[in-house]
Amino acid sequence: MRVSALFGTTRRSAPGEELESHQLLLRAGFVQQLATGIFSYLPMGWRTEQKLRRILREEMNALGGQELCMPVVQPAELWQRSGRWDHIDQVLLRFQDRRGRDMALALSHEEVVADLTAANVSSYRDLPRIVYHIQTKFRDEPRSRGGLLRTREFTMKDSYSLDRDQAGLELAYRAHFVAYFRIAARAGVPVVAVLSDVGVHGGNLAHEFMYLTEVGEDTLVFCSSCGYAANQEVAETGLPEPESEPEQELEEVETPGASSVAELSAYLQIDPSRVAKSVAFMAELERAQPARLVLAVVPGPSEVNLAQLRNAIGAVDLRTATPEEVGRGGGVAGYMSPRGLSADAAIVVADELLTRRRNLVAGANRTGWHLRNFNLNRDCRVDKVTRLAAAATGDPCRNCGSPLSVRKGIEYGNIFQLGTRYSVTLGALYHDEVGQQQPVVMGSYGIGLGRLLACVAEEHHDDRGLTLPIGVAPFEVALVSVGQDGEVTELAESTYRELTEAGVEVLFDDRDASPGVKFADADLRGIPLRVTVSPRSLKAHGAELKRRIGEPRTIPRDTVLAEVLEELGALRREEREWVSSQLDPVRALVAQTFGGEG
RNA sequence: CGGGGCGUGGUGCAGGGGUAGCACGCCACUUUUGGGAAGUGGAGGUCGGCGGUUCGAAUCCGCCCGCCCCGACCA
Repeated sequence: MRVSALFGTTRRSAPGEELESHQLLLRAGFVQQLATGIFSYLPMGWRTEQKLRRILREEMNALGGQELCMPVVQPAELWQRSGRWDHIDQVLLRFQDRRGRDMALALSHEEVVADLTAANVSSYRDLPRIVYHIQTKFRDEPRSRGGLLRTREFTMKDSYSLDRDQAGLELAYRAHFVAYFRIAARAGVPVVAVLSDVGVHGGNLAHEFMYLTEVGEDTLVFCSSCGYAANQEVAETGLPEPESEPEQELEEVETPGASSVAELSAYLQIDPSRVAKSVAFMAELERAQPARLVLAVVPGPSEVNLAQLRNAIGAVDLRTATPEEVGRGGGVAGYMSPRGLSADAAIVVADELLTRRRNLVAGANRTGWHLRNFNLNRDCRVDKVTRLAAAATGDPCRNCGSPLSVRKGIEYGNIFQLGTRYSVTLGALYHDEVGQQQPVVMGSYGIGLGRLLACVAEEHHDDRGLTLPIGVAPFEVALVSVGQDGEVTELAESTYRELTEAGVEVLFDDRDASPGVKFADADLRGIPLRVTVSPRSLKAHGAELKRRIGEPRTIPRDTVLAEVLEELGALRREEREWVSSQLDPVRALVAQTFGGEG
């Protein structure tokens, strides 16, 4: 490809408020935004995307996946049968066709897979199978952000395993678990696996694969001692032994102006962890039903784990309550507690940790007053006890008690043991050996391509631009000619021909532009190897070879092809070594996670 | 959905009641050619939309639309 013929320009600047790695993708002409959360891929970005797709196909085929393609536009009926038409609120984009028929844009493809399975699988002899496609999804996110990190339209590699039973599902799940490490590593992105929320799918097990970075929007909890790793949404911490001190008499104490945990603990000169903090939410327990007041009671310093709270009460929708709503339920914002609240007024969910503590401080539901010697089991009504406090740095690990650490990450992929939910509702059944009809056991596994590209850019850039791995860079070699000297042009042209004929992917900057411009563009685009032909290099009887990250050296003109091929080989070799270094620990991890041989 | 910010040539931005500006990019010519060259000349904008105030609106007011950031949310 000649730069003089390329569609898509580089830019000197991008909007300043965007994420830095995303600014580079914009400036390098990889992607361009059309609307909120909706992007075009320009030829540069599309080439990289194609390379990511190739990696995905190779790895999915390697575990026995069969590629197919399912539609993005789908009839509502399918979604009504699975129940998701009603259970998913605004994220599912709905519209009508010309006949007024309800339609939806696919936000994933479980329904269609189950529908296809119903029609194409009838016997245990037809199982197991793994199918996948790389296809557009649309999720009308309330808020896109971070460039490609969270978009509304995106491409996903989603695969689906079809098995006779749970044991088969576990094999497919394990295969994907390994493949997802391989795929990320081949794309040049280091990832970790964390336990994740199974959500309303109600499956048995789910993992997310995370690229650790401060700009990530997921919060993750790790134990460096035993290896426990979980999304904060599902992270559990160790519980202390119940306190044994006798329960003392409940008393009201005046605490003027102390409406926050910090103020309260300072005023009473107690540790914040001695406070039973009540946080008020409004929860819709069923779609389109009036929201109910929910009190989440957690230790003073803790945040409420919203996913746990949602799961605990089966909420369809959950939001923080306004002071008025708290008041209507009989509470007093800032001085709130479950004390004295009727079952009609509020649903009370308490952190299990607090049931093991004695003589805490809680709100008195009276402005300016709190309660001392508050004992959760004795002094109020509790509807549900669960682990509600979000795991925080230093909390004890549930497995080994060591202090946990908390980090941020980007979810690049997830894997899900679905079970039989979709096969039952959509009739994906098979006959077993004795002629009994059984529901197919399903798993689903997703990787977002745009997000993967964002992770690649985030991991591989410097102050001059992208520094892409050779496995995903849009071109392998940037060929730069300096000046318009006849001999320079001649050597550059012949080098371009020679490399291209040898199958090397070359981006030849043949423009009549100054060297600085050409170097800057090659750097910005992140092309891993650069060949420069210039009057200066000709004086040394050849061309200059330089890695994107590395020092230049001169090579004789009649060895350019050989030198380039060797350097490309070296780059590939180094990347393979890096990939295997990433995969080394995975075998042990698999054994630890699933048991048996890795 | 709440809070904040922004919308002005292709890109990034300034201007903030008197008729549109800078840098980069683009076109032409000349001189240049190892880290975003220089000169000369040029093209390019109904200032997001609609309505209002005013002698006069990019500028003030109202409504709407779009985009970004924080939060809620994120099957």
